Amino acid sequence: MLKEERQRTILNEVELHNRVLLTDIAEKLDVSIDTVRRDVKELDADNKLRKVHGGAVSLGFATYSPARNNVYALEQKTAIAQKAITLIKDHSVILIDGGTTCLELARLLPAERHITCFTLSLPVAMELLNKPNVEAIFIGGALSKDSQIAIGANTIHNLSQIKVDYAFIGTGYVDTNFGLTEFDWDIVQTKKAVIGASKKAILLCISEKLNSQHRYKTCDIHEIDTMITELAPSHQLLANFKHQDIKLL
Amino acid sequence: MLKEERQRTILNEVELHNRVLLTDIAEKLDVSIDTVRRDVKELDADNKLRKVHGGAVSLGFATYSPARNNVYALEQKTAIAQKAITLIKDHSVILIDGGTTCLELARLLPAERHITCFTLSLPVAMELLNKPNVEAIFIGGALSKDSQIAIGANTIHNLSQIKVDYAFIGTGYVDTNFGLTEFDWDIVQTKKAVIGASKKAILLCISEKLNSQHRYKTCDIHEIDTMITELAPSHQLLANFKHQDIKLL
DNA sequence: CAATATTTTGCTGTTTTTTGCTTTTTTTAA
DNA sequence: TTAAAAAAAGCAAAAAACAGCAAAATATTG
Repeated sequence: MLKEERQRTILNEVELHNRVLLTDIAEKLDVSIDTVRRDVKELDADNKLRKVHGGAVSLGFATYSPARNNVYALEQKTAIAQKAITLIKDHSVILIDGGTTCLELARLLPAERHITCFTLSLPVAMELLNKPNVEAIFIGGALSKDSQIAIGANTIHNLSQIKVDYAFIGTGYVDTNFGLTEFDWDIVQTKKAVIGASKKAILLCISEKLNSQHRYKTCDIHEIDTMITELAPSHQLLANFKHQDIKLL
Repeated sequence: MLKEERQRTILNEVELHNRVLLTDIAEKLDVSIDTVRRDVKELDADNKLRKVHGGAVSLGFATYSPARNNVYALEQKTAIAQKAITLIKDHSVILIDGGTTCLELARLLPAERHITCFTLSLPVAMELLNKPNVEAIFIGGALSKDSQIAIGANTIHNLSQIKVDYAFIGTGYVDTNFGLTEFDWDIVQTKKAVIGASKKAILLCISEKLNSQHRYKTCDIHEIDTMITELAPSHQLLANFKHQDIKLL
């Protein structure tokens, strides 16, 4: 049997069933497992499939890469995510909220970090699937079309059942006097539940949002343990927040 | 024997069987293997076939690339999804499983259809967000990295709380005797719960998977209400299933 | 037609590729 | 943590490819 034939068969099997075991293939094709392993390694190098321990999975299943061309203020959000990552210790249990800043955090999470991570954001969840050492759990519920997160009574109930070490949250608006506010009532209810489900809430927020407010209130500023912006904690713009009972990073 | 005649024979053999061994050709034409090798080398240079170690393969065979939209057997899956859509009525409550065929169903769901749709697949959920008239609800739980769906005890418990009109499910393997089987134990448990959470289970399955099996069993074939393949219900390959207590579409 | 040039073919020895096996290291699961 | 499974590394035998050569077949030319 030609090598090409074998590799074609393997590819076919992988596409068909999404995943295969090397041992199954070896038996089916009547070749040694080493040969199959080498074939799969080649196919992986050619990006025809993805090799995993003990077998192979199809690309459609293993990869998800949304084009993130038009993320507003990506540079700042990346900087914030980098700072946030320093707070995440191995074996901690965290919760990541929705929004582009939190998504950036999920994306930049080091592959070697071992954590348990809850989320109610679909894009964040997709991103977490790429992290080999993250145990990802989705908080189920009705899905909000524009914010791409789970909301509603069921979500809030599910959140009431857990208590994580840290919750990384975003906000639409933040102000020293008015606290965290949002445009949307449902989102506020959900964020309240997120804060309630965590020992400490860490706010990720680009400086442009500082000193702004909207109609529905999520929480007071002192309910936030740490606020992370792209600015140095000593920066002028953060002066107002210095006097609050809140850490800056 | 003329060189041209030989090369014509080689080409024929390759077209017919997609592959050919140099030794076989040499014996068949009663010439030395070097001659065959030189012939094949020439044909390769003329782009009539592709020379590989030990033989040759046809061009169509060699240029196979799964990168064509990354979905295996997309055409068949689209056909299946189209049929499945005819079963979905306005104001019904449905559940969509994971897998590429189910994802295709979600993708092709008409924008004007008003339904409530549960799912435990992240890609399906993402797709449903684009449907203005679909109320999407994600069944939460631990996320499986390979299959991109929620699995585990929490997921199964959440599923036990609902009863939808139709569940559209996929399967790794299906056989008239062994029923629906899977590669993965956790997936089987989840699929069982999905079937339990629906009044009727509708199986979406490309014909290539018919009469195949693996080690863990999801359910018997008669627990499926309707099976949809890309073939006409009268097709030869479905003869076995005709005698089962199952509708074909 | 004959002499010569060119192409084709098979053979030889050498190099490269492929494959299965063994041992060691790494990963995974209990 | 330990035990089992899988991956990696190295090795050797077998198969295939390659390069060069010479004989045979074919074509060319005067």
